[in-house]
Amino acid sequence: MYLSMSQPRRSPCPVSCTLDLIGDRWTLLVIRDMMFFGKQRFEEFLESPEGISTNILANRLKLLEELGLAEKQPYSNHSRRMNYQLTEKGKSLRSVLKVITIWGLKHIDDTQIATKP
Amino acid sequence: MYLSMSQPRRSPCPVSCTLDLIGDRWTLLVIRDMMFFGKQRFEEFLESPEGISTNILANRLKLLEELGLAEKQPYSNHSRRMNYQLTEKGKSLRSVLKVITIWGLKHIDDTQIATKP
DNA sequence: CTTTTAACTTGCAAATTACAATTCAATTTA
DNA sequence: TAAATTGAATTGTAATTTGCAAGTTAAAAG
Repeated sequence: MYLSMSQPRRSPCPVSCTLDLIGDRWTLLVIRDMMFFGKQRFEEFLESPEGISTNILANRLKLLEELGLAEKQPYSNHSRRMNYQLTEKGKSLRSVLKVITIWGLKHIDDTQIATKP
Repeated sequence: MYLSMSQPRRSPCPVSCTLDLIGDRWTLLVIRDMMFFGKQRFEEFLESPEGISTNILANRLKLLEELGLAEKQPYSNHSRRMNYQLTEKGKSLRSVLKVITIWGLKHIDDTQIATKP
């Protein structure tokens, strides 16, 4: 996948470099779920209405870790259950998500911010 | 391609809907070239350092038209030469590009805004 | 009238995605 | 404590998308 640090960047442009990290259909949705809905577990991300599949979710969570945007910790000792949380760097994407949200609400019909279930 | 109005949206979320339109590696770069570098012609977009290929560029320009974000006009009468320009809706993405630029400059090493050649 | 240019289009291999099924250890239930 | 369930994946595979090279077509230039 291109969303990786091992790939050479396409150019030094901050836009293209940012798109190399989060320019796809799913990554920002996982970050949205963590940032706005407080989701932390694999199963919680799967519940989002967009219907991400398990292999894509596992891949994106791993990439977010590699990029230093999120980190996972075991829920408890010796547990296979994991908690995923945004790092400070991940949280810094709030401004990006906010602008995208505002743009979508204004320019795409019938969009709305989900209410927590 | 998912970046199309004919596909059903994944959810009413403004983030997911916006990503359905511009959530890929190339679309925002074409918009960047029009918005910040005043590029208008097919050949000009090809010159950008990221190296978009002709089929992807043709596809993205068509999609931008279909989405009402850009429009093309013949350079002169009966000319095959085309000028692509952002619509008002396309120009409204300036805020999104700006935030992404700022985020990239701050959080990704050795990024810089290109100087016009 | 021949060559060059601009904007595509086509073909095809490689990479990525979507979807379903399976795994496997830990936890919960009976 | 044996059986069932849960959480977090992994695997398989078909469909879609990408990347690259080559070809096309009409207008413009020489």
